Amino acid sequence: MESPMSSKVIELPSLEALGTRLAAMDTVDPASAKGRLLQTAAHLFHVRGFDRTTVRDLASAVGIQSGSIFHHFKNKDEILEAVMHDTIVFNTRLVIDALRASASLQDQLLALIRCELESINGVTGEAMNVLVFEWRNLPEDKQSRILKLRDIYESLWLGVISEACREGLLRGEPFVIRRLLTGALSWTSTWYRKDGGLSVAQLAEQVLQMVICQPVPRA
Amino acid sequence: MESPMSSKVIELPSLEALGTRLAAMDTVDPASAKGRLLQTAAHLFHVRGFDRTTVRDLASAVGIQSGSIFHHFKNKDEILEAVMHDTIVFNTRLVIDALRASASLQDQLLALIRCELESINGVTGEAMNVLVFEWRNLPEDKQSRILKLRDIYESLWLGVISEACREGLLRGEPFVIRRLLTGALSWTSTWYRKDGGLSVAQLAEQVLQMVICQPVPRA
DNA sequence: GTCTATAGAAGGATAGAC
DNA sequence: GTCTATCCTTCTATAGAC
Repeated sequence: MESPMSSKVIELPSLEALGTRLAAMDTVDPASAKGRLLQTAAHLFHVRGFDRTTVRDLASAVGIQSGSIFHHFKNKDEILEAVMHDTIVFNTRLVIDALRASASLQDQLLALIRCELESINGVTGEAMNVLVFEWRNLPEDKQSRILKLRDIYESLWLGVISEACREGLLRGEPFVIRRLLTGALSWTSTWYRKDGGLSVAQLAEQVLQMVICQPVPRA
Repeated sequence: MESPMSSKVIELPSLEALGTRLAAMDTVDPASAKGRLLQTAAHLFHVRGFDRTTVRDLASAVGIQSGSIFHHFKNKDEILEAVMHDTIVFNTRLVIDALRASASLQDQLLALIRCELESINGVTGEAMNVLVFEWRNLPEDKQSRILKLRDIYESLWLGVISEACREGLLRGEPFVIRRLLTGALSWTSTWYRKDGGLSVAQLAEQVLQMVICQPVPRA
């Protein structure tokens, strides 16, 4: 039951260094023609799925002809890659900022949960869902590029969870806890609605309360 | 934060009546030509996705020609529907049996978690993953038929969770708890491996321990 | 940066023989 | 229950004009 990794101490990476690294990555300007194309693509890939969205669908949704798409992207796969890349960079930046602003370990944990819920159910929700649920449609060589970014994001989660386990705030194997949470949080896109009487912050609190051992009462 | 439904008492349906109802539903004989077709379809739909699996792929995987598929199914969608239908019926039967064999409320909760993990990671794993992750590829009229079966399955979960909330074993809104668990458990198919040193029963215990309030020590 | 026109490939489904 | 042959549609991607 005990993973061989559980004895190794996992450290939270330097937030300053990561912040600098993420700031240096470039993403498509959302106001440009290419940027509007990406937002529309994220929307269509989310509601219909990547396979069932044709370049004709995408073109007509932004008001151009299908051939014009290929001025911006070499092929359809590249559109998917760009959606995923820009989304993960954007949300990793948010997480780094939120962790920097958190005073305690429990606050960091809550910040991670809240950020992930926000990324999945907020303005980047459609793109995040594409990242999670259309993963297998990305060709392998393009997967590896995105995986490097995902590793950075995951290292933040694992750093905080591991420390929380050492402090007795969480119980169990950090990798297992993270994966259970990944599933629970990403699945919220299928049922959670912001106008349903439960705010993202409240939902985040409920998730935190469900998993921590000795909940510290909050103001 | 409080849902208007939380005041209504949700009861666990009669297991005897449901058992009889489920026994009456007919499913395809796995040993028949059609049954082998369904198993192969579940496999291919799982690894490649429904859209990227062609009827030619499926035909050659079972060793027949593509035209022969349409002797068994009117169209490709019907294959997907049959995979989903038979899987949910099969697993609902297992859950009913497991609940009947559980002595305490905590045992029932553990049984539900273990059954769902088993259905997702055991012999019906590929078909269950198709049910969860290829849902949107099922045409709407066919969705409603499967949804009726899913409602039965979900009523078992909600009955037990609601009672557990009343007893103080779980904390929070039953619908929210169920949905968080749905995500956490279905996501295990992306990372859990039976040969990784953690059995399904152990994983189920870890999930239970993570969510219950006053864990009762177990033999 | 967008248009028109179209090449070229692949997929779902049918018909009738065996 | 499976085969062969094939129709028809849909889709990605290219080429070259504006």
